Amino acid sequence: MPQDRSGRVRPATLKDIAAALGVDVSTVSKVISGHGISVRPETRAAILKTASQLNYRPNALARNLRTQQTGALGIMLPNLVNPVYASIVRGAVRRAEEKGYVMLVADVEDEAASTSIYLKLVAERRIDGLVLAVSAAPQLIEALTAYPLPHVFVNRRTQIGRSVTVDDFGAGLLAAQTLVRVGHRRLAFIGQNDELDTARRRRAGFRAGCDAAGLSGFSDATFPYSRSGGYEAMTWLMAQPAPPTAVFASNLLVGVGAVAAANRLGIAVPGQVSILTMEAEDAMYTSPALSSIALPLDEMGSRAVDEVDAILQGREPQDVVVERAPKLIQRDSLGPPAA
Amino acid sequence: MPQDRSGRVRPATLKDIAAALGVDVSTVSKVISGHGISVRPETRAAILKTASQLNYRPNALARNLRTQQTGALGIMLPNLVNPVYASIVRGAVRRAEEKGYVMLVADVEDEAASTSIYLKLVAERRIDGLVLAVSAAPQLIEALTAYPLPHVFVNRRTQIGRSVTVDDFGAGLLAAQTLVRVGHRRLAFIGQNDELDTARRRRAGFRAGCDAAGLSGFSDATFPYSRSGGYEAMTWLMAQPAPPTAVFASNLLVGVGAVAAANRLGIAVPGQVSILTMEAEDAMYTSPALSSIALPLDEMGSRAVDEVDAILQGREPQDVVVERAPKLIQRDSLGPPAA
DNA sequence: CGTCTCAAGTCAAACGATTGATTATTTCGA
DNA sequence: TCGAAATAATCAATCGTTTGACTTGAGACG
Repeated sequence: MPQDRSGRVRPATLKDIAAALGVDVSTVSKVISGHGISVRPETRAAILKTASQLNYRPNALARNLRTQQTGALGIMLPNLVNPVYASIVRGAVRRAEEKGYVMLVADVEDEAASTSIYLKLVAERRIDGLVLAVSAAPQLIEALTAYPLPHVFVNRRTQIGRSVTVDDFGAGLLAAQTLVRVGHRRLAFIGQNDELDTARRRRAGFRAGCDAAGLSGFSDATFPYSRSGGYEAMTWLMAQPAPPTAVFASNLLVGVGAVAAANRLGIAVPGQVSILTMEAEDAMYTSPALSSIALPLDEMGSRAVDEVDAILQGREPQDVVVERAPKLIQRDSLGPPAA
Repeated sequence: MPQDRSGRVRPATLKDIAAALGVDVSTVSKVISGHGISVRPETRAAILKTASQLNYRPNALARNLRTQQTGALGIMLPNLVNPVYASIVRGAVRRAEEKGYVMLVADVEDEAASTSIYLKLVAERRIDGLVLAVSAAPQLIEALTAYPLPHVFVNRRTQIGRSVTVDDFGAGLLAAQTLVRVGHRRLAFIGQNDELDTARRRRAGFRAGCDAAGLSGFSDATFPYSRSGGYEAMTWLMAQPAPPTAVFASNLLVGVGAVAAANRLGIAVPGQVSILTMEAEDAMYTSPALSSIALPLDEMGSRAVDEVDAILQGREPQDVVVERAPKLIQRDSLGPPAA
């Protein structure tokens, strides 16, 4: 094993292999990278053998400098502790690994931070491409334009032409269909306002489902995607003259707040009102455990990496909607309406 | 702004600055890095001005190759979706950012993967140091010894001399003290077996608290750290001849399972039995919301980065226990024993 | 006035891999 | 058997920064 001046072991370099065999480093390089020239089989074999004996791995630093690529991708997101983002990141990290990239994660405080971190990553040439799970702030868009880098947005369809999303419309549709199938006719939707594109699409899907079932409409409770938003929404809904018999809370936190409100109000779930929410692996922790619609979040992350990789290979960016359909996860909060 | 052959803007290099001023690149380098030589104030000023005009940022690739450092740290963990790890990673990522490092995240499938990913990162010289939030498998230890890299283990004290942990003993102690303070005398502990060092320390703390309060003992339910483990543990405990009036579930999942079991068995919480668990931001989602002991997980992550950084500065590795004490978060599952 | 020192730079060799251009050797057809 | 073409390899520049060694000129000192 090669050693440095002080006698410590040092990873092997092309030079070590070349020296061991008396050939030129460029020959070794060409054999190992597979590019370039023709080489006698026995020379090739000898090089590969020595390389594996010396446990050779290309020095990414040197290769990166020469090729002007890093073999690294980045992902930027607002909050790792939010299970939605954790799932996306996990999918992305795993896929990046499979493709031989390393993944650099930036958990950014706010929009200003997202721009400055972006600029730093680009200026220092740290990454070849980027997955953005943050909102498309004007500043950031400007930076992306001024200092372009292959990128896609994930879970946001505001940027045209380069976003990876899941079928939010389908999730809303499935929610309505599910509630109707179980026998409900007086439905409610809880979700944030339409400025949030995921909320907009879920609401549209829900509406389509209601229309298709011949319902005249549904109670639309527009509240922020937070636990307290859900709590207030549920309280408001159940105080209506003709309260719904089933509620679709189009976000996990909202669903959790809604159950809490029902429990507090002494309203039986699902006896008196059914609640359906979105999945995030934690929905099972409420009492009663929440039935929910699962979105393929990890796949959204891995598809985002696929897209960035494709762009790096020269393909044009495109909008992608992950094929895997939203899926109903039946737990305890959903049942038929009271007779 | 500098352009490349095809006319696209290209980030400025030292050469661009040097050319603009008619000085040598080495002078520019020395001014910008602050190392080395003496420079006339006006030369220095001119260089800095031009650098900022051209929006110069050192090319990390080139710098890394020359200095044999990457300015990158890594963190390896088993599962990002687990909120405990998400918190640790978040703390680590944020602190790394503050210190000017970029952070590379590897979410590894299993122990074999952890070793091979480690070897890859080291061989390719991708990172300067590493935070390990995975178990210290013998294979991995071997790799760490054969190809050393500054590193610390986090949340695991199996490796002597280089681990960052929180005060698990204190958490157990606080749990016992809290339950006793509220008036309980028949206590129970649910936790995984002592092979898991965090479980061992929490149990020891709990025992110390019971001893200090003059209790003759407590029911020790050894079950795996999972929702079903908690469910079974609670079921078993409440079937005892003299069931406890208060239970410390020393892990969030176990706590969630325990509440679910109590609800299923028709046992009132906290009326008939109090439940205290560990915090992970999700404890509030159960019904009743779980009172819990919060550990400074994000700080554990950021301290880990501090430690790796210190080792890189030449300081010897050391064991660190994060100073911030475990904290009681009072919600609804804890109350006085029934009269 | 000669030499020594210091300030203010420049020079040039790295770091390790890649790659187009070039050279040396072999093969082969006519 | 000669020259062309194919094969097998080497040469040398390059990526952008860092850094120890070296140069130049001016001022200080005895």
